[in-house]
Amino acid sequence: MKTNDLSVPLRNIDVALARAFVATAETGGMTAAGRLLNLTQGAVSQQIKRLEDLLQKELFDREHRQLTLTAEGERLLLHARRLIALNDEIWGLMSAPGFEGTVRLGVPGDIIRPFLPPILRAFKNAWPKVKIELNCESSVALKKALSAGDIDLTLTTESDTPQGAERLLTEDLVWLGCPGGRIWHEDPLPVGNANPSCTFRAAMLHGLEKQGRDWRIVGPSGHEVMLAKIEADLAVTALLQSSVPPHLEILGPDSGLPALTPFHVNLYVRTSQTNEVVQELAQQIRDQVTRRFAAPERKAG
Amino acid sequence: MKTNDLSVPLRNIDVALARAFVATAETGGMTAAGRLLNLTQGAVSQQIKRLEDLLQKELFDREHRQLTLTAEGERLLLHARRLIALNDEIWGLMSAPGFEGTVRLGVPGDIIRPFLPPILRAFKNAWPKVKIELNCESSVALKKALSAGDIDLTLTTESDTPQGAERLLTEDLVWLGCPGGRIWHEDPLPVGNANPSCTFRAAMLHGLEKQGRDWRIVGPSGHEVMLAKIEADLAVTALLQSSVPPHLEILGPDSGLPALTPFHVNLYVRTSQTNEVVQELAQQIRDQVTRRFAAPERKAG
DNA sequence: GAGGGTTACGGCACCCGTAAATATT
DNA sequence: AATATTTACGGGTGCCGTAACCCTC
Repeated sequence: MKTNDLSVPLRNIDVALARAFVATAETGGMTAAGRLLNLTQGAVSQQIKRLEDLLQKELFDREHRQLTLTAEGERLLLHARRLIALNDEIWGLMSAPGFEGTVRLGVPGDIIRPFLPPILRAFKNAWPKVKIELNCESSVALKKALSAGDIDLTLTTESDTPQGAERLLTEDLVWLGCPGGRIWHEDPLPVGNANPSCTFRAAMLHGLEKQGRDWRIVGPSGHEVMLAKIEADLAVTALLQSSVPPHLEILGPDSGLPALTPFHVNLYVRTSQTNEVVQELAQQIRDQVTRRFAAPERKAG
Repeated sequence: MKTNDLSVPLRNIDVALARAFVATAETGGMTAAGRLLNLTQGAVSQQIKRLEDLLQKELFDREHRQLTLTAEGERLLLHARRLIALNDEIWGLMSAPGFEGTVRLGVPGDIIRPFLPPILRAFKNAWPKVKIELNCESSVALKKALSAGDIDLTLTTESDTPQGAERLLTEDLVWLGCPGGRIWHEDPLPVGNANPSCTFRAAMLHGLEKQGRDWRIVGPSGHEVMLAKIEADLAVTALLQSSVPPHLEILGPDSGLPALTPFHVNLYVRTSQTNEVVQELAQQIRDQVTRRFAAPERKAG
């Protein structure tokens, strides 16, 4: 049984075909393209034809004697170059010797989970000779460390995305409590807070004050300790939606707690003296964070 | 004559192979992968093998009965997904009906050349039904227009890259005169200036004042008029290196003119209500600007 | 022995080069 | 005539499914 053209009609663009196409478009002729690619001009002609009826689109206008790109052709040209570039980049990565060295990464403690473990695991497996130093502090401290040159790149949680930052994700800050707990009815509200410079602290207290609600700080303590206190119904706190541990509960508006402003997960990469390993890790963080938490779920063709 | 493996050994990654590989890695087995891809598990096995000796790297450890990614395999996995995603994105673009609508683009007059004409030409050809409105003002005015919602995206020339901007390019600001001219020895220096709010104006005057040199403004007038005055040896001015017209001359340090700070070409895209056409144009500007003026040439090793 | 991977085999389709046909200047 | 693309043909290779073989649990 041939499973040729099922519901999904094999939508794969052959990079060789893309090369022939780009070469033809750039040189303006198939003969010249063939010369570039070490192919007969007849072969190039066939490749273009194959590409055309793969996409079911005319790519060139063959009027007169001049090959002119059609609209679809121009459209493809603009993107085919990227495909080829990516192909070559991957090829380069795969044939180069593995990176070595050290990358110093900063992450605020409250978003290590669930973002980082899978990323770091994969990166570690992919580049076993690269040592990753993980610095875990508050967002402000991390930004200082970055500009001081103590780390190479860092994630932060901030209410904006300042100059030099790259926004990866925007998420709601949500109140967090113990399932079945009652502590959030207490007045003053016991607010667990890992760190005085925690970025979320200001947001929480600002919300509470605007509401006229009394509060008291529980802590400061480490992130894990704070989570334990919440689990024990000794306090509430706020976290990004996706970093809420499964055994804790998100407190909606009916809990009487004030709405909180959304926060951003930003990425900073050191601009000077940055090497390929740093760029590679940054790329992975970008990819994986957006893949896992932005994209709903991609059907696998 | 077969030109099989010449100096360039056909470094094309078959997207179908990449699909098989990713599916295998994600499902943890070739049987399950085959089920996803509508392939025999034998076929999947062959595809993995083909990919392995295409890259000349083992991708899986076949110990025990479990397939585990090798370092190279993990490395490939991280990037193969991007390749597939790009392939599918292109396929989507090519099979979708062409975009329609209007894009309002802002550009400071002094960098229209040589950046924009080829980009706009290509974009116009690729999406003939899209109307491009080109707004040509100073960088500050353009930023205002963007936040007022009067334009959808804009290029600027600035000495920094503020929040919300994306830096495409950094280039030296250079003094510009007429070949064989003598006007730059005149005191006070006649400085051609297209527009009082021109971003370069401050840089030029600041440089001159630091040097203690006297100056007078010639203009303001339109960009073309100013270039004509320079060509007539009536004034000098400063432009980004790559927008210097071929018939004018760059004045080096031996001209006695002060050094100037480098400038950035930044891109701003409206964040709200932005549609696919705007994103597509932004993507093209990014690609083409960096392609033509930044990347020297990538060694394909 | 059941489940999963590898390998051999047969057939079909793909894809190149050669070369003839076609078209444009 | 000359240059450039298309097309027909032949041969080699690629790649699938089938199925046998192998290994581990």
